Amino acid sequence: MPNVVSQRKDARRSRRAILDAARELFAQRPDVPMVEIARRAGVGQATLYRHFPDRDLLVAAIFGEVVDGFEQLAAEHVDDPGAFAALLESVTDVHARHVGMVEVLRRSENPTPHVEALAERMRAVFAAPLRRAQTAGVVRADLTLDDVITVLTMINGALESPAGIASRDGVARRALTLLTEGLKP
Amino acid sequence: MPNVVSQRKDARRSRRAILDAARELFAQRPDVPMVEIARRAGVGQATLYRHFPDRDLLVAAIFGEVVDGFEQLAAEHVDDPGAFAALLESVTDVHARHVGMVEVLRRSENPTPHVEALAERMRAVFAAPLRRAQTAGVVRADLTLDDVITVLTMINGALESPAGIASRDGVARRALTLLTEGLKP
Amino acid sequence: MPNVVSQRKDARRSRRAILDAARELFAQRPDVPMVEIARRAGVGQATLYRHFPDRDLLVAAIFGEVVDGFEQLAAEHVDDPGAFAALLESVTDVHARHVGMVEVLRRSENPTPHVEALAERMRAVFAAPLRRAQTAGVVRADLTLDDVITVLTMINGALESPAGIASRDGVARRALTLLTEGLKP
Amino acid sequence: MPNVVSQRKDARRSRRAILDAARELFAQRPDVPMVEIARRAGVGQATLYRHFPDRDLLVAAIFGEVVDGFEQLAAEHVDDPGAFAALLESVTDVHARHVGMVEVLRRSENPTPHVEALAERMRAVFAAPLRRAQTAGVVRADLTLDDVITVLTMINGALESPAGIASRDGVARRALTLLTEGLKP
DNA sequence: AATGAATGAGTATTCATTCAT
DNA sequence: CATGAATGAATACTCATTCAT
Repeated sequence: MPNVVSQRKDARRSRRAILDAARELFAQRPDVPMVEIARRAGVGQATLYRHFPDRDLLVAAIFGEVVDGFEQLAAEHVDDPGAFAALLESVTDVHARHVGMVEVLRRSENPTPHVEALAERMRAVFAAPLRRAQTAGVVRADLTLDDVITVLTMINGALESPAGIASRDGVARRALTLLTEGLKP
Repeated sequence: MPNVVSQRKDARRSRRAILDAARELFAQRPDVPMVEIARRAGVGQATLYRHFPDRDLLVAAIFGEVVDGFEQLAAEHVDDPGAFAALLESVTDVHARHVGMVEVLRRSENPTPHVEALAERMRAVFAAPLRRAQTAGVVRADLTLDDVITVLTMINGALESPAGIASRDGVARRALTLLTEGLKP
Repeated sequence: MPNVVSQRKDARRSRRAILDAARELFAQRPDVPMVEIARRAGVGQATLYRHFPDRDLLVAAIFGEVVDGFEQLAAEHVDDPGAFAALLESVTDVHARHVGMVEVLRRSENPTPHVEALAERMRAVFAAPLRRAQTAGVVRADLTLDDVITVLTMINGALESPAGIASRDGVARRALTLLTEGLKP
Repeated sequence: MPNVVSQRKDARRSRRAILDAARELFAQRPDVPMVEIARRAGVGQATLYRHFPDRDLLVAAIFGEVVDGFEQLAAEHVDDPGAFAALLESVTDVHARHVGMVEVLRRSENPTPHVEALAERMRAVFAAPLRRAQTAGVVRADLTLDDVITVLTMINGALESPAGIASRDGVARRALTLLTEGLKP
């Protein structure tokens, strides 16, 4: 089981190829066979299993990278009252681009540990921006971090709506608008 | 394949038992094997398949019954400006009680035809109440029927959030509140 | 999971075919793939798994039948002072005919429960004959039932000796002779 | 492939570490993966394969060392009428300490060539002691060298009996006692 | 000469669906 | 007309062995 930072070039290349292949395939179908991921990544099955001993670990790694991105974005907007809104938009865009990825999490054998860890990281990402936005008075004062997680799942839910009604991206934007402004006039 | 209105009493009883068994099992695990549904319903596999020639039709039938309920509720509130809100609350409650049922839809082999038909019926359910609520000025004027479907998926998404953060029911209520009032102060 | 006494003719036929096929194949190679057993039995893989939900249960069933035979033999020789020797010879013959079958037991994932249950049944088979033989003075007085089990494993060990040195049957007979002459008081 | 007598110190150390690691692991589980042996020995897989190009050769080497020990013991007891009994006891003890090692032999892909070579060496080991013991009248006159091999496999068989009935060591001793008293003329 | 990453063939097991009883 | 037995295709995962570094 190679470390996250593997010494050898070829191992790093394999790891990257696997993560990319998996992300692309998961976006289309949450239950892609492992062998197909390996094929797409151009590696053997055993190589895939060497890097990610079971399916859940692969899924966790992919989502870990996504959360990495949000953490970076949050770090770049420290003390910006608009950071909260920016993060929300970013999450919406990322979800829209990787429709159904969250479904992958749900299908993992024993999802809760990974999911909770990721939710925890997301809470950490939103904590300061939320406080800042509330201080600036641009977000309702009673919004909790748990609410934020709920909001994220709602946006994701919107994206899992039946296809064809409208473009994914439009739906996502509209969902965010409705959420932000509310259903009342 | 017996009709929805079957002549024989035992056939009707089988159909009912199957639907109930499936609903209960689906609520716990979206991918229950057909044979387990049959066992729980107390019928043989072939009987199950006689009533519902494939898995998707069984799923569709279950959701059909749910939509039946909403149609009935809508019929009872004709011309009531509060019908829209009442429906929304009812949907939220039903989803909260059958967490994960929508997941079942997503997993069906070829979901879109059924899903679209159901979405169409739901649009029909909400059409008049939405218009009435907008006339009364209790719902934003630019809300479309497609938006309503999106709203429903958002509420459902909220319910598929990781367990343990709060009770399902609380989450659902909170999600509806946030949606109705908006994130802004 | 059909009962040992299945109602349906075809199920009984399948069960028998599977047991026979497995016994023959195990005798040659202890790690025959399940699919090969199914092929030889002329049934599908799932049928095999319906009858014997995992490999160990299949193995246990085969050995159960073997022990059935010994129980029957013991029942036929009640009160015969020669029953003990007869049983020993029978065991030797059966082992010689199914060389390597015991190896199959050892390879099962979690062998001890089954093995101990079978050993217990074998102890029960030998209990009365041993006492009777000791009373008649044809077997050393200090031989315990545990010793008998040990003796059986020794005979089996002799049969697992490298092939080619002598005919299986000769080896088995010789092993029993060496042992028997030592068993006399 | 380095010779048994390798020039380089580290190569000899690797070879020794591999043999020791393999012996210990085989004693617990006959089908240990090669990579685990390498890990335990503290060498890379390729190093293991450099020393022992395939699994069978590794197994053969381990047993070769065991037989080395017996040859040495035999050499130390030349012309001793008790050498035969001493060897038998030694074999019993060694087997008891390395329970299941013989199983490893049986599992090798193509066991017979190696096994026969080892059996041949064991026959050589026992040849003189057996003759000497027969001359001294402490062993039955009709016992052949093939019988001795059979006896060894019987003792080993006794040790592969289900655990828990009695301590391994006790079983081994008891088995030898039962056998020995039958071996006297 | 040593390392450990990559390979791909092999196996147990599950499930939707069909068919004999 | 109900039953439940049979089917076979599909998938996750392991391991001995080879090869790039």
